[in-house]
Amino acid sequence: MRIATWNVNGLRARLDYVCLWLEARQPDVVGLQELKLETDAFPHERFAELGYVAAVHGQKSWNGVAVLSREAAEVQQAGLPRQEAFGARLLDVTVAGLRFVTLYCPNGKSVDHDDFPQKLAWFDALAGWVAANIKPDTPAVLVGDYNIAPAAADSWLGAKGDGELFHTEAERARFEALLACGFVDFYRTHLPEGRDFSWWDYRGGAFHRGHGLRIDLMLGTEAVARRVTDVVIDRDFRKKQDGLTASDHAPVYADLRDA
DNA sequence: ATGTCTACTGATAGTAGA
Repeated sequence: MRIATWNVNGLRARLDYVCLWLEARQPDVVGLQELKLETDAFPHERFAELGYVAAVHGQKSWNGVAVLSREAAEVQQAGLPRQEAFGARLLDVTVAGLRFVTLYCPNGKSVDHDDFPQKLAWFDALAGWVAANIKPDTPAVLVGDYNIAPAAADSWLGAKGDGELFHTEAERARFEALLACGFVDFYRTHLPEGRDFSWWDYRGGAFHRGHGLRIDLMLGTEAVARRVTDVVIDRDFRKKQDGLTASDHAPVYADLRDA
């Protein structure tokens, strides 16, 4: 079984591109982020043609998350409780024998912006919610755009990035707190020395210069982690395809052997 | 260190957000 996460940066603008990727990689369950459309505007028909059904938590203009799957998922929770004002950023479903949570974590804008402490508070709320709702001895994954580079190796800046947005001790402490709820980072566990990134700014030729971050992550409990046979950051799908513009994030997927 | 992309607007170019 192949599970994936992808911040698509606007599903209306990305629909043809997303379909190209689904046909190429044939994932079974996909967490999508940054739909930038309302729940009612989700293009279910187009995904149905490819054999997918979707659970959707959208909103106008910004944010928005969804889960695509082969068999219908059962929604457990849409929206992080008490953090709804920060946008549609969490969708929790059960599907394919997994608790599958897709997350679009706040960006924070800059370390001195009002959004930054709110970002930290959002992560505190997330860790509290995970601890209360997901038992660490069950098969569960938390996938999405975390907007945190967990360690120096996850940034093109390396340790020189320490203290910048995505690289602060405060953000990394929140990430560690999430792991402490009973999760591991599939990519880092599978590739301890890996230096792949998942996001590159559209500006300044960042992709071609290698100026990226690994902020799109798949976390899972041990019950899932021990099934992981491969983890891929699908860098080719950060490039233009058939003249179609890519998201600024690459898709990330993991292959699991049968339970 | 900023050369892009997306979505919105009493829209039809300009702004905000990432």
